[in-house]
Amino acid sequence: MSPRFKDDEGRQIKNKTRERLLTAAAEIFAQDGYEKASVDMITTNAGVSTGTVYNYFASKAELMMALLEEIGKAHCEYISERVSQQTDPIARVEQLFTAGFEYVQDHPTRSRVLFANMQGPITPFKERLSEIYQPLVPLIIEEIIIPGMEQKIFDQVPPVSTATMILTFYLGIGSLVGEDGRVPLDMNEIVSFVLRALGAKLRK
Amino acid sequence: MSPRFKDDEGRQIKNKTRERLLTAAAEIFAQDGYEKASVDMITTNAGVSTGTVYNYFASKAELMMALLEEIGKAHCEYISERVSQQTDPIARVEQLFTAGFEYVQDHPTRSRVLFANMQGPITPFKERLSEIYQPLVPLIIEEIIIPGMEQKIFDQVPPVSTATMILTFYLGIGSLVGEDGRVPLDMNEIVSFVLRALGAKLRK
Amino acid sequence: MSPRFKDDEGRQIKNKTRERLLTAAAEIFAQDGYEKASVDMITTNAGVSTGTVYNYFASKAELMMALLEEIGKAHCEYISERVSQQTDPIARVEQLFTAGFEYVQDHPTRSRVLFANMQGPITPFKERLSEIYQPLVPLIIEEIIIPGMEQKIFDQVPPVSTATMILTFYLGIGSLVGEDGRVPLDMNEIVSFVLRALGAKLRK
Amino acid sequence: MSPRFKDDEGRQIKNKTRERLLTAAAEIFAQDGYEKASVDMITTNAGVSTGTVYNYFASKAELMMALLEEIGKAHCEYISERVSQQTDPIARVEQLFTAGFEYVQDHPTRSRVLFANMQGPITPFKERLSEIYQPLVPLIIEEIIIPGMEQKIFDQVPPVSTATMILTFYLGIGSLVGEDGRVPLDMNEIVSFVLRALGAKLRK
DNA sequence: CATGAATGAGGTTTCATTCAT
DNA sequence: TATGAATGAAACCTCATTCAT
Repeated sequence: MSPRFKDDEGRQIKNKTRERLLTAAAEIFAQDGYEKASVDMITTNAGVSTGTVYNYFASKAELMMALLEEIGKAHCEYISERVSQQTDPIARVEQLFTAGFEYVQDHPTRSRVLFANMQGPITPFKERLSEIYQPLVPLIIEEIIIPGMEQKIFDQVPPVSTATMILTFYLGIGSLVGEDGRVPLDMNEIVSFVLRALGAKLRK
Repeated sequence: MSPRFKDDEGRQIKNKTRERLLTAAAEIFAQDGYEKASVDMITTNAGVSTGTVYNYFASKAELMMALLEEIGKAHCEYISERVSQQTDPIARVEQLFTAGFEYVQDHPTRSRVLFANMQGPITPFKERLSEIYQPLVPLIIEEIIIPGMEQKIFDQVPPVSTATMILTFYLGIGSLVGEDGRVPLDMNEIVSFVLRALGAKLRK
Repeated sequence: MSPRFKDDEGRQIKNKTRERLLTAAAEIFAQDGYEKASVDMITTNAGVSTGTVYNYFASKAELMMALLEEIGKAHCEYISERVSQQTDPIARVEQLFTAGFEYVQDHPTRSRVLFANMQGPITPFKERLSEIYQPLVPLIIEEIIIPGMEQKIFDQVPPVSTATMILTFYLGIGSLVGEDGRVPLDMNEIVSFVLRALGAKLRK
Repeated sequence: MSPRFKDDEGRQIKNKTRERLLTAAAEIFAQDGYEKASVDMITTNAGVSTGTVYNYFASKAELMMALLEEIGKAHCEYISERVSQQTDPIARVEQLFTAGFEYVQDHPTRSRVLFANMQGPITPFKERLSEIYQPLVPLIIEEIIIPGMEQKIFDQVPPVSTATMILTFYLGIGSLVGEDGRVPLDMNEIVSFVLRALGAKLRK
């Protein structure tokens, strides 16, 4: 929760204040939403004074934007990495979901901010998140759908729209997480649902 | 609050103001979201003066609540009706999606309000919508999943969680609709995706 | 509390609505004060509709003015009458207070309106009440102080200022009455205090 | 809220804004009463902008409360001090009134706020003032009535209720002060009235 | 006379942002 | 960089008053 990048000697690499602001902002935005959250609540939560935030971010909106960027990218990277570690398309589908929700459970606060703004009413946030999550579509296509179809594990499905639907499904499930980061559905059933939708021939 | 007189064709001729307020509110909320939308924007849009809204709704929040209630219930009823008109489980799945998105295309503004608040940051709205859409879960279970499994059309799947996932998927897709009410995915592919997820043996 | 003047055959003499408005207004003004009380609260309390009040009173302020006039005059008349029934100056002092507070106990609501506005922040009300209560000063002078001094029952005191002080004291005590109309002081002690202030030679 | 730095002469040099707000508020409240006075009138009068008042007081009501507290306490302290400087019970009665009204004449604006709210329609203000003035009752009892009775200067009177009546009389007189701070009664006559009410054996 | 929906000015309060220290 | 008092526009909501029915 506090700065996690350290240099060789263990010193925290600068911008401690910026990190604290982002963390504090995540908490407040998660609790109250963008509009209801006030800059003062965030600065108080971060233990700095009102004006400080403007030394790091041009405005409240830019603060949120930076936060979404940070969270979204970390989320995507985490997923990509874990998916790519697998070679089997089916195992990759499993990783897509387990890794995704592991991240959510490890960062419940930040995830709430993410999912609330993904479909929320503020267009710039929505659009930015859309852009950030866009790389997952080719990932799903190239590392899951295409290999799966080539290996005859999956049915022949339209790759782009299927990938989009899987991502949509994934994000839809994400919106169901509670304040504790828990998903109210069994992970096996979620994965099975998607695998069936891909026409997977299960060998188990 | 006041008696509703009906004219010859049974249309309501009183409470015109209330209806205009709801319609105007839908437009403004769709455009700007709940927080950014101001009561004055709504009343101006409705062609009435500031105070009028408070003759019909206790507060801005209650106005939104009434709007969500109206839209959500109409949406659910429309879907239920259309699904129940079919007898074949597969046809019912088709209806679930085509009816759902027909409604969205016919009422793009109201639908945007719906989907933006379904996962948005304002808990009371979210919770109310959750309640309103809850009846769709038993509908999917009893009219689609159970009959489909009994008729050996679908695989054996866990009914409750599968229904929840279908609904989640459905609402996730709903969030993708643009301002024009268009869904950026082919309806056939959406239906196929879900049917596969149900393990449907297609006879075509 | 309802119209108390009846004609020979017992029919209520007109202006029933006006009376109900005044009574309702007294209750609301007593509870909430002039500014916080709303015209709608009063009309609802009176069982009439919003606009009706303007058929009887030019404005909210005029309604209050009429109410203060009615109450103030009734109060003064009641006191004058009872004081004049006595002949002994000491008995008259007793009557001044007992009659005064009898009235208060019989009309606690109206009295609260009276006393709250007597020293309140709204100048027109204050001034009108001042005028209404002014006749009590000559009453006290001519029926109590002068005869008492002539009969050597009281000391020689400056009549006008003493009368003013007695009235001031009386009204000050009035402000102490609670919602139930009760005065938190013993009536005998109040009267004794004033009689001593007049230098009364008690013969009892 | 923030530390109060004092300059060489001990005057507070911080919190100038808070003081200006209180002074401005006193003027506006004195003129228009609590309800009719607007926060904007007060801030304009204080030469600050609208929002500033909320940096110092939680609400308009709290601003008034703070003002009443400040004035009431100063008033009571001023009186107590002056009364205690005397030793003779009769001189103390004189001081009670002369000191009291000296304060009123020196702070006519603030006093008007005080007296208008002491019997006004707003219960929290009334109750707070009641509490603030309560210490004067034991003062009157212990420093005036009891010693006076012990020294046979006064008649035997019930101490508590007599003190209450003197205070009531005092505050009633206070309500008579005009905008200029003048009392429309001769101070000697007021004091004589009260001394007689105490059965004082005047030695003059 | 009675009704009550509509009006719209005006009130209190919030809060993102600035800037002198 | 950090501070936090000050700013002032804008928000929601109230309510005395009007007027067509």
